[in-house]
Amino acid sequence: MPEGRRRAPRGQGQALRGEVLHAAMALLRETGDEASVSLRAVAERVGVTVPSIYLHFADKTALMDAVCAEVFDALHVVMKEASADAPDPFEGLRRQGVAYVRFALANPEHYRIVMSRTPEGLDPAEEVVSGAFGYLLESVSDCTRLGLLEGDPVELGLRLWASAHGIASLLIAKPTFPWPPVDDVVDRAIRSAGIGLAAESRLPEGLAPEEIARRVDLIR
Amino acid sequence: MPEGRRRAPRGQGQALRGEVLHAAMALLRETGDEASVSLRAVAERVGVTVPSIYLHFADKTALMDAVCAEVFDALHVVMKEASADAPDPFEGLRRQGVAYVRFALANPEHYRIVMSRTPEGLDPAEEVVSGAFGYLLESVSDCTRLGLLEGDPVELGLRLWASAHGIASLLIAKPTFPWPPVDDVVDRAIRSAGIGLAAESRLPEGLAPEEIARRVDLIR
DNA sequence: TGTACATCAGTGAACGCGCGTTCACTGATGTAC
DNA sequence: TGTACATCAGTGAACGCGCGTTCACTGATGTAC
Repeated sequence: MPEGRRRAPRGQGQALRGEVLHAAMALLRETGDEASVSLRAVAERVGVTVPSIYLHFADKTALMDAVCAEVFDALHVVMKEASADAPDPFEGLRRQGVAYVRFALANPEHYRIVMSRTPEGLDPAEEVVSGAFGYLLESVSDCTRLGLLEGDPVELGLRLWASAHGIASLLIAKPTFPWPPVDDVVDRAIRSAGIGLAAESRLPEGLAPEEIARRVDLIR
Repeated sequence: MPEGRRRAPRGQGQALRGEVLHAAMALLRETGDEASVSLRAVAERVGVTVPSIYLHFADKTALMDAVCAEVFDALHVVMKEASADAPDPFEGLRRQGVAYVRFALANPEHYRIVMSRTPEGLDPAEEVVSGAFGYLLESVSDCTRLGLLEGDPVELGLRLWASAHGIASLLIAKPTFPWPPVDDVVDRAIRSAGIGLAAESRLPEGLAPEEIARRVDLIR
């Protein structure tokens, strides 16, 4: 059935693994629908028969888990690159947030499945520390160390994550809504989330007006 | 096959419609998985054969659309009740946000399908004005009228919606994360979103320190 | 009052489909002698 | 240098399953005469 495809030479069987993985991701991107990613569709796209997939993935779940891992890695990289040159960690957080949302909008179905499945065997505490969220947490910790934010970094981080996730997933789910230009929406939403956290941290009750004014300038 | 069920008397065929609808919703609640809601499962739960469902719904999509409409209505009611006694519209918004997130957490799969499908035939502009989001918009407009918030109500409303959605859907999707107590998380996230918007509205550049202090007191 | 009939809520059996998974196999290629 | 053999990437056919949907039907009940 498969045509035009050369069988891999001896030690190179692993090459197919990558092709299968990327075919699954391409299908997600093109169809925008997890249901369209069947083993048959993946095999056809690679130019191989269905059982070949089982040479590299135990079952369909294993394949989708691998897709998720790939997506998480890509997200991590994007966030790192976005904030690498930030002048301070607060600005770094903002850039990470914007990068996060842009990534989600550019890869909506990848993002959706990553958020909707709980991959087996990855213990949640580990998930917190590792990858993209772990990276975000570092920046949050830097902010608390510098007094730019106040509170438990994990808590602050989860709230920032929720803000970015909220705007990303709403934009994806309701694209027909009367949104202003997407870049503006994203930028303002992330900025507003940061201001919310910072305002809470910096504007406790009973502050002298001059001190409030000083801190407000810091927020802006 | 179905047993113990009385056939409806002459004019009462419509009763089955409601039973089918609520069986579908109960299955969503109990299984927490849209895929478990097959026409067979629904029919079995009602105590009726599968083709009976077609007496009241054109096809499966029509049934799921009806489920979504039901969920939207329930959400609308919950938000209305939550904010009915609010002392001012800003506090009303906060209460609506908390009610929204609680509703989502109490009905996670219902919430998920409502957010993930775009029901046919409902034009987006109409969706904006009607139901739960329309109700939220009224409160936002009240806030802008009173000078509590500044900006386009639809834009402000969408951002508040994104905040509530973000925290709700992240709590649902990642329940194994090291969240603080849920009520606190929800309360703080909503409050922080409100503060973010209010701070942006109220703290433009170049304000006198005393005026800043006055407005900060308003936010808190 | 009795009976033929129309109505209509619901049935039962069957359909074709795409799915994940399995299993015995093929055949090219590198290796040992 | 030539040949038998082991390896292993990939094949082909088949499996059982649950799904949405269809269609001819049944049989209780209200109505017309």
